[in-house]
Amino acid sequence: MDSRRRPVLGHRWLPAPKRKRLRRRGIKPSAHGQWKRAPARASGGVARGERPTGGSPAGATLPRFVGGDGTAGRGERTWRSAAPWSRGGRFDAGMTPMGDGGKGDGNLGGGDKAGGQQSLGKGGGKQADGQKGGGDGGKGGSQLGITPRATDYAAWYQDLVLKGELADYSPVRGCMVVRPYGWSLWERIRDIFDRFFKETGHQNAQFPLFIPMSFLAKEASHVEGFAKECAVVTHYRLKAGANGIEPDPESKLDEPLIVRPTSETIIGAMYAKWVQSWRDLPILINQWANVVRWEMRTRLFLRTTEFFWQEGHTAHETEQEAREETLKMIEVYRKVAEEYLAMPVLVGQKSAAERFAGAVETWCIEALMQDGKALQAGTSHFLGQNFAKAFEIEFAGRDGQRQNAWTTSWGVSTRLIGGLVMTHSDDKGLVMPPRLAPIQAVVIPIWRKDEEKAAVASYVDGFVAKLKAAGVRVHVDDREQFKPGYKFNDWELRGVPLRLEVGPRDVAAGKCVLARRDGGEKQIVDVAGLETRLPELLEQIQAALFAKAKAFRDASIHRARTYEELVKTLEEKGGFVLAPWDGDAAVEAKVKEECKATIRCIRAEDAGESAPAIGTGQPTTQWVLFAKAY
RNA sequence: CGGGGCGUAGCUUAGCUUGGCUAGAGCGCAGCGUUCGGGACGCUGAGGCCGGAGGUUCAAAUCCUCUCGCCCCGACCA
Repeated sequence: MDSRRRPVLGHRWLPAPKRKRLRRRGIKPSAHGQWKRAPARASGGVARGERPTGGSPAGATLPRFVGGDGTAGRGERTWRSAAPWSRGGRFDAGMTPMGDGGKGDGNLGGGDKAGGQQSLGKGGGKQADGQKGGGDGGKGGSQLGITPRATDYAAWYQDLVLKGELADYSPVRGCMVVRPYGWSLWERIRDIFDRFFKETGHQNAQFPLFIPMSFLAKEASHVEGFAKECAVVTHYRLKAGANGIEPDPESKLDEPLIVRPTSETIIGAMYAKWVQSWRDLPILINQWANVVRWEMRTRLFLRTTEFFWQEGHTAHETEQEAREETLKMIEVYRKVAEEYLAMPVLVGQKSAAERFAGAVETWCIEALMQDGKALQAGTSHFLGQNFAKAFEIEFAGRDGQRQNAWTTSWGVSTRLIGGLVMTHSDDKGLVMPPRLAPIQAVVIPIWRKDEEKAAVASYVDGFVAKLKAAGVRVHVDDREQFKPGYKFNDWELRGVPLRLEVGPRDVAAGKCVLARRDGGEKQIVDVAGLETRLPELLEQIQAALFAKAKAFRDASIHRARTYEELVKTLEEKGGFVLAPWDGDAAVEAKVKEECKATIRCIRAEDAGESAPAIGTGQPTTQWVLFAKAY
């Protein structure tokens, strides 16, 4: 096929590995470019690769058919349960090149940033590689292939998500694949919220993925907000065309559909149909769904083109009721964020500029990441009658008058997972708060001999059953291809809160080694009573994580009295900066332009002391929180 | 969309400036053996024709043109 381009060197048709293999067996290309066996040299000279050792003798003749039965021998798994998440490729590279490369010149992250998706590993190694073959034997310290936070926070985050197997990039630009471990985390978050939603009277339902394009236009500011990032469906059929397959022009839709970026419009249209009387209200519906917003720049979990979320949509008879709903749900968000994700948040309102497109008021929970940037972790909108008017959600009131309903909407997304990662994790990997951790405790059995293995196994079985009965999510890592040390690091990377190391010595003593992921301290404890001890310890860890994050957050709230001070503080210290602001949008815009910081949240409790507002100098009692944000 | 950078094995990459020996390596993967309390080791093996298409040339991973994709920086956002 290729031959026209390589008419001469016939042997080059073979793939390189194949050539290499043949070469090893002493077969070389002849002058005519054909492969043939080299004449055995001297006396029965054994060509390389034909070594008559164990395994397969005649290497050249029956190459790689061995092992056909190789699987049989290892079928005998005894107390086995597959890891709850099949992990495909182990985490790979990264750990390698850094190991020796970094040593050569003691550099650290001197590497170019360019790598992006695989930025790590590029770091050291490279330039000094003249000595390739040599290597330096030594294991490059404790490099786990995770970029340290101090070196490059964004790369660190990416390493954790990828190597912790929470998510992976997909072939679709900007869209991620949430892997089983990441999804199990989301399922836990989802279930917790879902329970609270139901407790507050909401029901789940499901609305279409597609929305008629015209719907979007019905609410003026809503279009403005979303028009720029909508995926549009224009055809419903493909056909073979000049350049392969293409949309069939005959199948063009009369009215294009958009893929929902959010569902206010289509839900509004349905509510209009369902609401006739005040007796039909309130309508309290939530949907768990995926939405699409065509983002320019994406980051795993934090901003992807498609993301997974929950959107609650309610319609009420009165303004007050709708306002109460808005606040009730932001409180649910606060509660779950703080009590389950152990992620402290500030609760407040958005400025007009930051408000949801179409909302009258937007309330938010705002978290702070370890790098000093804020993260909007959830929003609840009081939509007034904007959508009710646009979609004619009308009803006959108690007084017989026809009127518009008052609506709200509120949502949290898989972005919370990004927040979770950036709130607690460290240079060794993820750190999961126990209430959320898919696995709360992992057991690492240790043995040398088969008798030990059996003894350890039954010992472990004994207490693991009790732990499970006590409601602890425990997993036994009995993989035989990895040594204990490897497993320690592996589970630390995954953020499992507790690790139990159990070896022959422990079996004899009725003990085990208990290690905490946060802090990392180890202690030897009695196995008896673990089922009461672990749940307590898990709660302590939960509390400790929250306390630590909160202390950091609180220490990261600064004050500024003037515009200059605000800018300086944002640049030098990061975090939240509280400053007097009188509502002037121009000043807000100026801050945004100058230092990429926005008003994250306006809290009633920050109001107080009267001061000249930044920018305008007008006296104001309103103090607002600025920050750079994700 | 504007500005930069990068595409060589599953991953990280060497080679490209100055075309030519068989495209090297580390990790990972498979088999066997020894190991197993903080990422073990040995041996053997599998796996690339260099993002794609043209062109120049006796000869292209390497030079030229086009193209596709990805990453970074900016404008937008949960």
